[in-house]
Amino acid sequence: MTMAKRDTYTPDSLLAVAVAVFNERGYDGTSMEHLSKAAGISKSSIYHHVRSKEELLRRAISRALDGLFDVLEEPGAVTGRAIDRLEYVTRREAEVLMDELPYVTLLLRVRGNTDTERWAMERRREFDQKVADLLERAGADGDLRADVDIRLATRLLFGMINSIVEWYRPGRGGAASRDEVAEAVVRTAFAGLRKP
Amino acid sequence: MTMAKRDTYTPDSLLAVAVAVFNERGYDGTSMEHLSKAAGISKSSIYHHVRSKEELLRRAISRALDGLFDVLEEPGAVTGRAIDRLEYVTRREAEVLMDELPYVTLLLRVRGNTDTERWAMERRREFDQKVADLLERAGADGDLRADVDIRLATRLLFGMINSIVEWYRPGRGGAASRDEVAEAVVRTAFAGLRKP
DNA sequence: GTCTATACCGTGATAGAC
DNA sequence: GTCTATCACGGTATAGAC
Repeated sequence: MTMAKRDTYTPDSLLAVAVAVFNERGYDGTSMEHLSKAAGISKSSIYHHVRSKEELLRRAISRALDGLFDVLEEPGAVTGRAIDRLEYVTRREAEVLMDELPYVTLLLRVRGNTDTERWAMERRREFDQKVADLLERAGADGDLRADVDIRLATRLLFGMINSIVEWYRPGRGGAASRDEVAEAVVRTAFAGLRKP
Repeated sequence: MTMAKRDTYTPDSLLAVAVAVFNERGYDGTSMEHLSKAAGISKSSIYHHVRSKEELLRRAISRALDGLFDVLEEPGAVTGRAIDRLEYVTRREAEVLMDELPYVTLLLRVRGNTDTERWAMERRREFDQKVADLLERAGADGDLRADVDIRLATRLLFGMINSIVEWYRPGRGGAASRDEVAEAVVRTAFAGLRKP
């Protein structure tokens, strides 16, 4: 904390600082005073860049959601067998999560106390449903193991992907790289899903 | 909210109400006013049962940790091949998580803002380490797939188990039961871990 | 673009009557 | 065991000078 990030702030560079603090202390556990200390400017100066604390949350969450939804439009996600599209989406979602780590982390921790948070949860549900549909089709194609429960499998798959935010830290020497993590997720998940 | 849970409270019955609210709004997002409404008694009456808001958190977290650690002492966790002990622990942890759902949920969401929260995180790390050791031994025994990275696998395994708190709701008709969920977790995880 | 000063309200917690 | 009344503090946000 109390890092001097000199030069004047843009809304985006201030957002980056804010999101880091939100993730460390939790959104509700972060006061404007905390943000002011971390950004190296006064509380009231923050209000020159954003209208409210909640606006910071909204901007961060939007960025995360955009990244996740964009994957569903990529060629690998819209053509081919459902099971292959599912594997593509799984890998890409893991990658986006790591590329936009702080923003997605914040999104995943939202609880629903404000309108912004409820909107975020609603969009997340939409997203999850689209992936669940893919899994459903893979099942209809006969490409899933017989003993797989679709709803349960969807949840465990997301559980594995989303848990990455709890421990992945970019560029940490000795630990797994972005691509290794994505590969491990895909391999582990599809060992339990794909018909041998 | 605003449920009348008449009869006088014991510390434990009050805790149950508080934990439910903490999980819905987040600990920092919950005020004593929220708790008072949910419990149907005044703010000051709550202080007759507990010394502080943080004490409620500590009690809840302790209960969760006790449940999780106790599994590691059970016969199935201390005798046999490491890979089998790991499978036993995985299933039992999933079960304990579902049996003590609200308490474990709260534990998993702690961020580290207070002494209580940092203590909880420390104990969680201890716990994770013990399971990681089991995975390590299973690897040394040659019971894991060759392409499994131990550290990564540990994290994905916990990610899957812990994600249960995000969606499992006991006794919800039509959805998977406690035992079905535990079985699915074990099956899915070990398909990616155990040497075929 | 940043500051100091401040308005105003909700917070966790206590005092003391019943 | 529960209540009303109250405290001291920190919360978000604004006003207006530089």
